[in-house]
Amino acid sequence: MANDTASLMDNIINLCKRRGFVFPSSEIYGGYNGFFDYGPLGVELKNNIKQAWWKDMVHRRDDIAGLDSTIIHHPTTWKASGHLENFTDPLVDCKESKMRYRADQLFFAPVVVAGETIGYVSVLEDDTMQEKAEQQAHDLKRKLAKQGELGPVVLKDLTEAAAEEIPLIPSPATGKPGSLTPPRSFNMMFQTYVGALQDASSLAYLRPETAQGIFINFKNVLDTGRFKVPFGIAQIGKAFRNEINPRNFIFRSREFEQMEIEFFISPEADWKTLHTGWLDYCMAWFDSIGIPREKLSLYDHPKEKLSHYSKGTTDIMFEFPFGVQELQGIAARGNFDLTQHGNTSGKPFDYFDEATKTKYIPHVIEPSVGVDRVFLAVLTAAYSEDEVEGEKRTVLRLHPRLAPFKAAVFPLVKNKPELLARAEEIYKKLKRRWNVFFDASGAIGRRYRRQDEIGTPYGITVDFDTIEKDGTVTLRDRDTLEQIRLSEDDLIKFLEEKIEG
RNA sequence: GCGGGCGUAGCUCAAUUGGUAGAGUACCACCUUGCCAAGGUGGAUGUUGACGGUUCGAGCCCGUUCGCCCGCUCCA
Repeated sequence: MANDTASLMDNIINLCKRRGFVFPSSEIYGGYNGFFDYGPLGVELKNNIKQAWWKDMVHRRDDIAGLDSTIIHHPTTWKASGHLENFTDPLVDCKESKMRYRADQLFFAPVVVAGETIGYVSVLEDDTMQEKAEQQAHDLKRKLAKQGELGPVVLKDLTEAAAEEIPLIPSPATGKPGSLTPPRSFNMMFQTYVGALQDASSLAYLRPETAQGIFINFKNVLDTGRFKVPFGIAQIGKAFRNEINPRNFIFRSREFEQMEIEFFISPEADWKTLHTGWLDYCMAWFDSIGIPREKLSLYDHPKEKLSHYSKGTTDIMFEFPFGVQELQGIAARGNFDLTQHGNTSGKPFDYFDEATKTKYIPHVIEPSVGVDRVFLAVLTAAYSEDEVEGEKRTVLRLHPRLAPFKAAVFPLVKNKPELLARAEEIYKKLKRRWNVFFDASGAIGRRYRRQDEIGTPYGITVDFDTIEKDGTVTLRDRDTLEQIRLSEDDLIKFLEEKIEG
């Protein structure tokens, strides 16, 4: 049984590979770190997740419209959004302790005594770093037995250090200078060139989030759709981040897919209540596709760690096999993005509110979720092993809405032409509406088990009663193993209710 | 990017001091099979992750590289 977390994750990765859900990308060339391909069953599951989301977020609501923007936007988009400046992490390594620091969180100062620089001190960013640095400066002065007045300790972060200063700055880990590397920049946006010339003027970026495509189309959607605030724009699409260290299978990859909504509200609106409303709505949605509430939790980002644009962010966390991690972020973004794009483009995004006769730039609530993370969460929640008549059984308890195959049709045995013909007939009929599977080879029990492992919720078996007596078939439930007999009409009604209801 | 571990058939793993790869399972075909991985017969499958070196000879030793896992770091 998969009782320890490592083997549960291994089992899921293994099943994904073996049954064609997820492959390492470019596997014949040795794989490519941070990229994954979705196989025949994976693409079905992934599409079903996206379709369920689209249906519940867009089609079943009156106040949300869809959008599909390009992956490459005008490069100025990223200047306005702040990503060009803020989506870069300058990092510094200590070669001795092997510790890694963010250069903008590691501060240093020269220690000046009587006008002469006698050495350097370094501290990690926190509330008391100035005091700590001054204490270190005093200690250094005493240690070197220098006479004279200690100059003011002026802290700067490592990104401002001159090249010749780096070897003199002590590592916070060892307290000794000489082991820090110069800050190296890890820009997380993938770059490319648009057009024939590869120079600075043609530099462009693959989007690191789908959100900006929504913001830059705000006015287009507003002008054509007769929408009134509050309303939202939803988008599903690929996003790219050059992660330093992709980890945990498809959880953090370099090419991934997002489902994002920007829900525009009045600046006067009670954003906290709306924010909470979205949290509840999204939690309920997860529950409806088979991600149980007991595996979900909330995490409020501490105020001081919020991104430049955010008034408040709450993550919906999921208990993955490798730990509790973010599944969805729900941010109150204020009107930072619309304001920025308005100012930068010179086309202000003022909205005239007929109800209050006021003009304003709307604020947003942004529920943003990764398709691949939902995919992994769904698999984690669905994966189970049990025992049937003494034999171990692997079963994916996927919600019928998400299951790659909705049902599998079997003739009880395959050497009776009448059984085979009738089963094929039912299969073809069902296939017009749903993705169903047909299998005639091997013992019936084995065929059930094969479908259990890929999450097919129903097995439909054509037996001798079907062709000789009343025309009913048996319908076998994946989770309970129970069988009922249904006429063909009742079968269709049953599937309709379970899959679409 | 650093440290540690690992890489052999689709999967799980063997292969003696270095002597040019094998099992189980899965898969395909046929036979058998009246409801939960039954049985029989036959079949296909590998540049041992890649490249280079040492050697008469490398899955095994050495180097490089790619990938995976764990820890650190990162994750607006």
